[in-house]
Amino acid sequence: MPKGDFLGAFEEIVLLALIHLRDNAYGMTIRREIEDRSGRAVSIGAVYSTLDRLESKGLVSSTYSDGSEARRGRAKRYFELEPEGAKSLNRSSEILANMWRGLEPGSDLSKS
Amino acid sequence: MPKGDFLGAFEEIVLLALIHLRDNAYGMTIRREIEDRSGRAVSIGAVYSTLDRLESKGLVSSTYSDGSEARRGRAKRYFELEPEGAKSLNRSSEILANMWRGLEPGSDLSKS
DNA sequence: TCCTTGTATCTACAATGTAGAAATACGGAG
DNA sequence: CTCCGTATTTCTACATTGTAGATACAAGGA
Repeated sequence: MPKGDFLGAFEEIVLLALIHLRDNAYGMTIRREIEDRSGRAVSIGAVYSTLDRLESKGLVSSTYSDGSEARRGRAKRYFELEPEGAKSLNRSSEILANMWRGLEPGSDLSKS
Repeated sequence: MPKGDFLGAFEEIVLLALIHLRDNAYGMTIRREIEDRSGRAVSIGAVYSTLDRLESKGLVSSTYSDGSEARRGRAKRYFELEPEGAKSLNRSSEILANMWRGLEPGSDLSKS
């Protein structure tokens, strides 16, 4: 039995946000996407440190925008989901699906 | 916007295991339930420390078996999901469902 | 008494999550 | 040219969660 893989809850959320944002995923938009979909406040620091960790594990990659883009402020760092990231996401969702099997998400769980 | 709630990935898994096990949930059975459903090795220490944390947050409760039960070894500590735990579970699953909305779990995520 | 089996507790550490302040970079106002 | 505002990333420090395994406890049987 494999041990010690699977994503943290927030890591999974961040990866999913990347997919929705496609090629417009950078710090601030990622933060907003998560806040919009989760209804939960998220600090910018939380987003970046999670992304950094994910990158160091090879699940996402990042590239800086070149100067050709009309912009204010620093160069944006765009993030992209790597194939390994998609795999992790699938593994996690399968595990969770197995744990939920037979239960109805959203219904009364207290005596199922 | 609320901040700082929601369950860790493993916490969620443990809570779900409790529900499946109903009134037979104690350390060893919980461990096995998770291993069976996740296909992943889990240490007994991981299980207990998570349960302890969950109990201190009021999401689960535990009671020791009385001596009337024919048994070997220590008294079992049975765990039960508290209403607060069910709430947390529902919140977490809703957030995740929102993050997945529009994507197909299990399919190719790389360019969705 | 000592061994085996089933169980829980403890300890120490690694990984993840969180917040906010500081730094960087550009454009525009004066 | 300097200063200010805005958009963005980076840094730092700390809190919470995740993990492993050793140790303690309890009962029954050899």
